Amino acid sequence: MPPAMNERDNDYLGSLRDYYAEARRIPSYQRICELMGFASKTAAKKLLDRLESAGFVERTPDDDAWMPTMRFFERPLADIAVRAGAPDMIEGTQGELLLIDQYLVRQPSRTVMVPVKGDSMIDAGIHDGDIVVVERAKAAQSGDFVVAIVDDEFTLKELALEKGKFVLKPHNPAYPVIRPQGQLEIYGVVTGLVRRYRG
Amino acid sequence: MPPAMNERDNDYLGSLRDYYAEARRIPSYQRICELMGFASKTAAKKLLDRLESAGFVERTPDDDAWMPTMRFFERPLADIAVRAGAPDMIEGTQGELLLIDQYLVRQPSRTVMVPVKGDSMIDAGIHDGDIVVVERAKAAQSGDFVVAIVDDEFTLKELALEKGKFVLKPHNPAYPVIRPQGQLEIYGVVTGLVRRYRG
DNA sequence: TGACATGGTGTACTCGTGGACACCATCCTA
DNA sequence: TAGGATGGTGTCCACGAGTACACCATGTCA
Repeated sequence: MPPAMNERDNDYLGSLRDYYAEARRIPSYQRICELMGFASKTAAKKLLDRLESAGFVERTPDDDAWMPTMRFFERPLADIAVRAGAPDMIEGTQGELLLIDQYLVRQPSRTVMVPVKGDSMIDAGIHDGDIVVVERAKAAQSGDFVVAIVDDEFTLKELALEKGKFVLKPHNPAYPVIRPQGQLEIYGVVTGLVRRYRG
Repeated sequence: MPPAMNERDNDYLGSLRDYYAEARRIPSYQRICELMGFASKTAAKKLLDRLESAGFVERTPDDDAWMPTMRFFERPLADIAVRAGAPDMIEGTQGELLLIDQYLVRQPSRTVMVPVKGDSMIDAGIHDGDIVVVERAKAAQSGDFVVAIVDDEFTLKELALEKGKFVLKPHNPAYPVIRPQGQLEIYGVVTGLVRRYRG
């Protein structure tokens, strides 16, 4: 992932970001020519090839088109770029309003957001009022955080193995381990979490 | 914007969302045929026309392609209160919806995402590797979590008052309170948090 | 100064894509 | 039970997209 990028390509990248913010796609070679002032589509292709090896774009899984990578949206903030240790930031501007969603949700059709009630997972940094991202029908492994259905209620716990049997382990010493009778009904696996501060 | 959508189109929409999560684009008519099992591209076009009038997709400004709308990214929000034996009702069209980015980001142009380094805020449920949502130029109050710049480095702490002066309080007994000399430089206020589990 | 890497031009070819049109099956309702 | 709205099929067409290739200008470095 060499960030080896010259000034010119950086400007091109900026134009691509602007276009993406409006159209949510990498423009066609022809559109790129218009945007950048190229006279030949080959220049556009070579540009994308360069951006690909720099890690800003990649081909879709079916190799049908270009798509942006996470890096496409990252940028250090200009006025502090000089400072040492400035981390890469993801600046959320208009068209990139979907970044968090894309970061968290892998299988939209199987994904449900579940609000967290109670503090039984407080030691795992999951608070009352947080919202967890749950992927249904995903094979749960020991160690995963899962949403299970116990006594007709949703409950969020860690799935753990105890003497060869699955149990639900809270992350709060005040709560007991749940040892289900018979079959344990898993609603889904927690794949992410969001929290909002200050109304 | 009539959400008037039948069950079938809802499934199609789900497939489109899954495809989009992988390829970051609306598939071509031909790909849609493969995904949905259509035999004719016209069916794909008509499907997108329907989804357009339902408000899930639209044309790009240059009319070159389809792009998803905000609605495309609404995720189902489980109603925890509904405990009784029908958790599958979430699958139904009805139920609450959540736009993750909209939930976390209120001022897109002033908001950046900053990855968390270290565990100085572990007792506040903010872990190494989490991503905090930071709103710049927001008036910070005592008690807010803030990203400050100390010794040319970014640091995430709670803003607190101590003897009438602002200090930066970690949420980890192993770290000391930071008492800045002179002016304290606040980069922004933490308004949200994002975490991902298990690659 | 000479050789090579790099970024851009121009041309030509092919296939995928979107779009139009006629037609068909099914469902719902009057 | 007739009729229309709806969702899907099959076919044809034109254009644009991506790609390959030969070539050129510029900058850089031994």
